[in-house]
Amino acid sequence: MLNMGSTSQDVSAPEAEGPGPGLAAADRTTRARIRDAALRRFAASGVDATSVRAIAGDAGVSPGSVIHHFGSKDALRVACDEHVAALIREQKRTAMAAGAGLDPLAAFRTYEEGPPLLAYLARTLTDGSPHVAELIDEMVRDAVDYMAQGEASGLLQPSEDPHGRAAVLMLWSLGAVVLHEHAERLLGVDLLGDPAATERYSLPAMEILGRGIFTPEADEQLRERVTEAYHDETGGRS
Amino acid sequence: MLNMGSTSQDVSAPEAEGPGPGLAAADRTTRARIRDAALRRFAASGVDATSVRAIAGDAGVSPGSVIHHFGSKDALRVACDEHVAALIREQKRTAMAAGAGLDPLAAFRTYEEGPPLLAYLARTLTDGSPHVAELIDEMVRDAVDYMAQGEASGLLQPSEDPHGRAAVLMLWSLGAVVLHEHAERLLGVDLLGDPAATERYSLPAMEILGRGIFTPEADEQLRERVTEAYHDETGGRS
DNA sequence: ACGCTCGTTGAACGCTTGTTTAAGATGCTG
DNA sequence: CAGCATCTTAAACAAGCGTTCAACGAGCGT
Repeated sequence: MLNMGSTSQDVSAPEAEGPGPGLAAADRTTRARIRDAALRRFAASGVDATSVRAIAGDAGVSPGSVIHHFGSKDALRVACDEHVAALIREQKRTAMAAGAGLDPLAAFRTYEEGPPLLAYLARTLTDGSPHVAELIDEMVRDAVDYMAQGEASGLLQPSEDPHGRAAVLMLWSLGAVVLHEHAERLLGVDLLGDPAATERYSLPAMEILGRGIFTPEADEQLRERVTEAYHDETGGRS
Repeated sequence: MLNMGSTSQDVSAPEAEGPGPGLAAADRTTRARIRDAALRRFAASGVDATSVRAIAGDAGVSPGSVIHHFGSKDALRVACDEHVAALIREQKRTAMAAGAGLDPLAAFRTYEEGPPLLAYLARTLTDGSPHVAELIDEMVRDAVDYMAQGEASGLLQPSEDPHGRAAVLMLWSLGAVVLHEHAERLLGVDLLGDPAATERYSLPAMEILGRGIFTPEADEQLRERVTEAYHDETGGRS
């Protein structure tokens, strides 16, 4: 393991700026190798079930070296969170510059510069990382803006609650990714993998998002009943 | 701790058949108390992060007693899976007998005989329990049947892929529950709690499921483009 | 060549984990 | 009462955990 630069311990990130993606091969900085190994292990088995020794083994270093570079396992986890968040933000920026997608789902389809990224997100969405939460909030804000544009251009219907609609769609999309194991069993689709091979998921999803599932008459009845139930304070169903 | 029955170690379950719910208070069989304590701990902190000693402490017994009753921590986890699955099946049966709901979401709204049940489900949906997987499959099958009835009665639109539609709706509903933490932050709604106080989630959801999000013209264009892209084998977008 | 810093390591520490074990309590049965 | 089965516990066990530490080697400015 040679020292391949002037300073290889730099907390700020001058490393993920090359043309290639941030999750390359086996060389790179020791620190980056450890982080990438941790990313994959965390994504595959969860943070608690992953030992520092396993990460060190994958990265080809000693357990002490992992601690030396990140201070603690928890700090390593935070570094992974920040790195994934930064990578996704970058990806989102380039995807946005390349041209708009079709729906909020399309935004996620571009998140596959490698399965580990989505897999890590699917894991950490459920164990409460502040950085991931901030990232989700940001994505919802962007979705609101983006859907307002779609509404203005006649692509999307207007909504009584634009923020609520964007948030629910985001929850559904992310939720499906988190439950990718069940999606694979139920639909035979790998939501973490190739976005071109997800039609068994995206076709039903687009059918629902296209016309809804209720008949227009049932929708109207439902809407009346719900609004009156929520506005009537004396008693919904007890 | 007195012995409060003839036999208090019975693997088959003659305990969850009373009129009251299965998650009662502090007395009951020692075995049941341990299982319920484990259920709450597992739901709150995850299985890996929960120690046998913590469960024993909550149940008011020694760690050895936990192992004596269940054999191992993993077997205790399986027992929790089976118990939750049985409880949800029972709840589903009674809800189905009481009268049909409005949509697949409504089926979940009835799953709150106490937050721990849904919380446990939200946890274990992501760490691959075979029993939970079987339960989900079963719920999707029921949803297909139920939605076929809705379709026949003019409530729901027909679908090109009834199983796919039901599965996607199930993934979305369960996914939102799994991401309840983000739902709370984004929408101010507790999806694990009182089903009467979830309008900030269910109103946007019903708006989407009612009319969809795309305008009819955009939907038609989208449908054409997608089907031709998937049917054209020479090359989707490269 | 010196001193200095830094990356790296293997060994060890303290702690928690799940589980085992031997012993004691309790109630039922003969 | 004796015998038995069951429940329960405190104590101990081995294993694995995250982390610390002292030592070593390499690069580098002076």
